[in-house]
Amino acid sequence: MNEQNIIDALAKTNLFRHCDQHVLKTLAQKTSIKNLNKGNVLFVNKDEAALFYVIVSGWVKLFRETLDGAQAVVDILPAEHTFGESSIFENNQYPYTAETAEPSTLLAIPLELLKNELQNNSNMALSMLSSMAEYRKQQDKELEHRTIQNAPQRIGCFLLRLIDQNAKGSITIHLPYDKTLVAARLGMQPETFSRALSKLKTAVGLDVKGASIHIKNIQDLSSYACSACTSAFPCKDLQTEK
Amino acid sequence: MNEQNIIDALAKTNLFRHCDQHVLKTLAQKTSIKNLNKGNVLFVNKDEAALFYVIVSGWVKLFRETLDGAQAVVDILPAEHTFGESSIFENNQYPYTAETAEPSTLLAIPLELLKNELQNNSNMALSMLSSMAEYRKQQDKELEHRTIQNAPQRIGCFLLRLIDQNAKGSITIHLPYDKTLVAARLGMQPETFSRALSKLKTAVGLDVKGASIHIKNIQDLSSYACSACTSAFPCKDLQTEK
DNA sequence: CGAGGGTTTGAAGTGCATCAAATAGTGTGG
DNA sequence: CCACACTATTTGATGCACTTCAAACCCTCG
Repeated sequence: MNEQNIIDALAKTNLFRHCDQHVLKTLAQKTSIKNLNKGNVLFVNKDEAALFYVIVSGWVKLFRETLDGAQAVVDILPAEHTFGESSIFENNQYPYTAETAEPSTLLAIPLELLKNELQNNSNMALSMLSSMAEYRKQQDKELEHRTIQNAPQRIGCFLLRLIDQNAKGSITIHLPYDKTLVAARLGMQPETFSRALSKLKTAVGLDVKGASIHIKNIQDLSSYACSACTSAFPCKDLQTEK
Repeated sequence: MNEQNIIDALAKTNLFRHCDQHVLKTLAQKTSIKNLNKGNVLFVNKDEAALFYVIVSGWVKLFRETLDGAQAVVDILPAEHTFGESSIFENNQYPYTAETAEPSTLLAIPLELLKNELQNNSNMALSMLSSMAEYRKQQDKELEHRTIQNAPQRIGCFLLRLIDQNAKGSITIHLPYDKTLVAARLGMQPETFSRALSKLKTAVGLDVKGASIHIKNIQDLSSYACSACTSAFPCKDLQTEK
């Protein structure tokens, strides 16, 4: 990856979408590139924060743990997302642990640079504001889903969010990471995930072969899953992939 | 309430804490004051947004509903909090319905003013950013709690957040709104709340008389509730009241 | 005093978690 | 290319937590 690649990668994120080239260039010069395997811990909850990250490819799991080992998955982020930048507003402590969930390429950028940019460039603050607002909306929906949707519906909703919004009829998708991890992401046990997926399978017509899932009829799936939601498919603002 | 009262009320919010007096004055001049009873709907989810609100006193419930009437309570906010301002970043649509949960005094302010201020005053953007970051952290914890804590623990955690952080030993508190509403806020049924509260009562020693609850030993309560949480009492960042 | 909402209690059902074990799938070294 | 080791996933059996439906109780307020 050369400097231009980095700049391009930055420009794809919500955070830097509207930034001038020269700002991106400044950032890119201090950026380091990480090619990582699955299961690599980037930082730990409550660590002193010095860097934030941009996901170029792969998936990163954000989570926290209790003393007795229970784990709460905060989110699992795909390419073009950033994480760790919010620690600017959290006394420079990371608010979660971050670990690669799949082999991933990341960019690591000093938080100081972002801080400076926020101070000196009012557009940067607006960008961050809008990117944070969008993220917040998603998390907000997440909480709603935990409240009103049952396990099969949450899985259905998750599948729909993997689909291109314009898709119609039938389509085949691939789970982007382990089923165990999808389960955690949706706040359920692996066993529950497995059973809930078979329930969904018979309810709306799916063919499941390992990580690949063929949806026979998107409409059926969405009317099953979205009936217990306050917004309906295609719920544009909640796409996992942009 | 005169103009100075309004300015003082604005200055207590996270959003405007760091604003100059003259900015607050401009806002105050376009602000209207609402004294409302319980159960008053301020706006409905997906309405076109024109105003945002500041809570001077009382409590406001934010929620969304599905087609079949299921309700997801997003939050219940106390004095000194603002709501509706995020619709700036949501295509000018309110992302939830807002309704007073108790008799309340509110300030209504045109979103346009805030937008302008965001454009012209880079400190405003930073303020909003930091206030949004804090709110996001709280919602994030909320999701964690739904995942790891059971019903009695969630209630315990809720009680602890009503307490002054410096309190030690024993203390009496009053539920700020209906038990039914507390239940909804914590994502459980009223019946579950009632039963979970009695379980908590015997487990950590509470005296419950209607809405007033005497906690015999804060330490016992926090070790009961916070054992299933990734942060421990006093979890400074999660106080309901500031 | 009576009406109506808030709250509690009881009984029964459902969904998810847990524990245990079998099965499938993957990568390794021989 | 196969056997082994290890992990991911599924399946079964059981228990617990929370929900649901129903009814009683309580409290407040007109």
